[in-house]
Amino acid sequence: MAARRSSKKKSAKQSAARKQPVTKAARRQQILEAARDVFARKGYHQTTIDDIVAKAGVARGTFYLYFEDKRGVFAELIDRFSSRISMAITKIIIDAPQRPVPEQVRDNIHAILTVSLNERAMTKILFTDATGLDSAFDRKLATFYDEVVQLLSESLREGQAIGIVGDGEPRVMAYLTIGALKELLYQVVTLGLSADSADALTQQIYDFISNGYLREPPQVRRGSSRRQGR
Amino acid sequence: MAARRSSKKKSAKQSAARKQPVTKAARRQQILEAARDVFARKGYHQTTIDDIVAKAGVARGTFYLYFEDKRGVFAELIDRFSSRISMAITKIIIDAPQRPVPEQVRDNIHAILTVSLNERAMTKILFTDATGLDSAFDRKLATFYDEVVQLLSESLREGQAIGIVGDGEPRVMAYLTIGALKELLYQVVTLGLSADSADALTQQIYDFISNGYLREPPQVRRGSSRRQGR
DNA sequence: CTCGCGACTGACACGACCGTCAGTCGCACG
DNA sequence: CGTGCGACTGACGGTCGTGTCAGTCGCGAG
Repeated sequence: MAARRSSKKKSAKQSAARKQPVTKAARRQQILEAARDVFARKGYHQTTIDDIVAKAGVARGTFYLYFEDKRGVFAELIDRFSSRISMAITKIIIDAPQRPVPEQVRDNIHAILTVSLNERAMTKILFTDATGLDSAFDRKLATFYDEVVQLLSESLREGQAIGIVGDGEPRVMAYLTIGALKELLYQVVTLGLSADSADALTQQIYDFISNGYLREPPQVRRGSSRRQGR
Repeated sequence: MAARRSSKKKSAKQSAARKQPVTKAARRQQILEAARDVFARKGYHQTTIDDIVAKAGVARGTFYLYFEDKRGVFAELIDRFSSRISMAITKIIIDAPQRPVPEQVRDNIHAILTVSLNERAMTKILFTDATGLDSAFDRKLATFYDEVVQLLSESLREGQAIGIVGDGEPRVMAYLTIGALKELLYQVVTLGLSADSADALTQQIYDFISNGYLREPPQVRRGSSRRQGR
């Protein structure tokens, strides 16, 4: 299927574009996309090289022309995706010139949500299969993850210093926040919500980290535990 | 599977303790524990039956006397653990006779944390390997997970009705909450925090879902966005 | 003592998947 | 033309883990 047969137009001299049927980059991309789709459907471990090449419509040997092995494609997929996520995040500037912090926070949430919704397959793969493959790979992933945690922790610490972030261990808060976000992303992608629910979800996530949701019961006097606001 | 071979009560005399070396139940337990430890160390997919039997100190064939296959042990481990978690959760009673809701919430958080800290290996396994094995297994796990989500969603909805839970889609709030908790459990177990940090962590999680952490900047007039409390 | 039985063993046959490599194909260049 | 080259192919040998099953062992009953 999808056999890229036949000759295309060959540009006389251009060596770069001489091979028309598909350039190396295009073939690579083709395999990458096939792999992504199969991974998303069957999961990493259920997937064999044969599955991938069948989906891509190339021969087994061709796969090995472009990638080391199954781990190789997988790693590249995760790399690309995680860098798209990284790209979507912008560091919070405390002394806001024009942009109030809440808006920056909301923008970040919205951006991440958007990337995930545009790359549902990858989002699912990242949360379902990316962990527990190989200790080397795990470590690499943990590094990326730690960077995000680190970044958020720093921001929280700074926020605490100027009083716009409540008390608590920043690192713990970072875990809680990221965990909440991860879970929501996964569910949204899995349940197949439409991409335009991003705005409403952004608001809801923002409200959550902003105010939580548990309220003191109205009739009970609120003196019992003195922890509150600040 | 689950060969409920005769034996059982039938013994005229004292058959139960006749086989001294190990009873059937004990051997089963022995294999389960070996499997748990190996899974936690190498991950489910890296683990072979040989690894498990080596750790348990029995022969390959013996394993198959007690379990269907690797999936079988794994499923049983997850079953036991998830039911311990379920057991730890108690439904929130709104019209508190004596126990205020916040206390019930805290108790639940604390109980779950305690189970996880007492079963680090299982906690790690659950979050690292339990997903993406097999579509049948995935569905079973999703069912358990959905029950928890369902329970929490209901409680949140009830809470909203009497004004102790803020606005928002209960299901989304449930995902955010559970995600936050999951992530923290995983990190706590992985990083190897001591079990006596449970109290402090409980408080921090409670504060998070209770108040969030983002505060309006002090100097800025708080009227800019009218969403607030409610 | 010997028989029977249940628990246990581990060598073996099997199948799945992997990575390779000798060979095909089409094209541009001399 | 024919030659060289780069892209591609797919059959093949090799590895690894699985599940089985014929056989051993210990012990209590007859």
